Amino acid sequence: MPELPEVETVRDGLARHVVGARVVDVEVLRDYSVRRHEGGPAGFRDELLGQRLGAAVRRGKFLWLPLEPAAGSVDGPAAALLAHLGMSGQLLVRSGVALADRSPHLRVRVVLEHDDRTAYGAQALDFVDQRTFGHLSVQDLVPTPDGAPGGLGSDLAAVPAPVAHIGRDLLDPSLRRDDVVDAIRRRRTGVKRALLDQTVVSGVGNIYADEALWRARLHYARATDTLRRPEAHRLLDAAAEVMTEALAQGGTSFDALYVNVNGQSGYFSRSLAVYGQEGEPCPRCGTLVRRDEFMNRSSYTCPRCQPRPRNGRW
DNA sequence: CAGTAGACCTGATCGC
DNA sequence: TGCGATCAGGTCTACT
Repeated sequence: MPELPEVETVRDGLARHVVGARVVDVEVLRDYSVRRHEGGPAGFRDELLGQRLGAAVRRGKFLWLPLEPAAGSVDGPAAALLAHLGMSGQLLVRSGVALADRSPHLRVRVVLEHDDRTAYGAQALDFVDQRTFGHLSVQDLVPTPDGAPGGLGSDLAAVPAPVAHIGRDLLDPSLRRDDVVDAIRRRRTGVKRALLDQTVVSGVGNIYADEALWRARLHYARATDTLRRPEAHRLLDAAAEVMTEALAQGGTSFDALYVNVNGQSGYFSRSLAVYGQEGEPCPRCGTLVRRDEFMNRSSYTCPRCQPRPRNGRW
């Protein structure tokens, strides 16, 4: 569910509210939500207890908090608390009376304490996830191949191991757009598939893929190996632009399922041109937006601005 | 190797 | 009211 702008909104909230805090308790209410942690729920808890959260970092839709071991503890390799929100995950920061709020879909609660207890008091980082496609785990950090920072929010040239295969995203200053253009044009598939492939470029999901394609006037089934360089650049520019605009509005949410760390929804859904707009007029030409089944999900296009390519193989 | 369908979950909504 | 089918913003794995 959450794509880059939504995850970045959450990262920013974590950077403001929980960075610097120390883990004093961990409650795993649903084992499946920590399935990616090697040592299971008990190991997950053990590895977090006493650790300090050092930063809030994001690459694409992956989010992590590097751990600073407590003074005097025996430290292994550098590690981080890794989160992926999947389709319905939320990270909510609760403190004071709100600590009593327990969502029915609360899967993991990480209880935190700040050094300056007079200012913060007890605090919890709640992982709430209806569909449970999201997950939390503690992961070793591995070096990035290019030596550049692993993601937005840190200058560490390292990423959690499960993020090593994820490409940089369009808000990453170290991303080289020319390389992404080449990678897209080298593939033999439809352009939307390439845009959604997180190893090519990360952070783009179904909403922003459709919005970017509409802005770039490209059909989702356009074969990548027929794309001209300027067309591919136009697409990446459009994707970066639409995600930046969405971020400025706190992200896209259709309901209370996607919220920031304070439980508030973003407003970008009002600005969507085609996604979810079947039967509504295209904001550019007035032609009615159509919905197609594609990759077992939906794709929305303006049939006039984005005509299906005649030689499209999909 | 690259590309693609299916699996993994829960809940809301719609038509009968 | 109940039941089944369908839909939802993602990613990993196991095929071809």
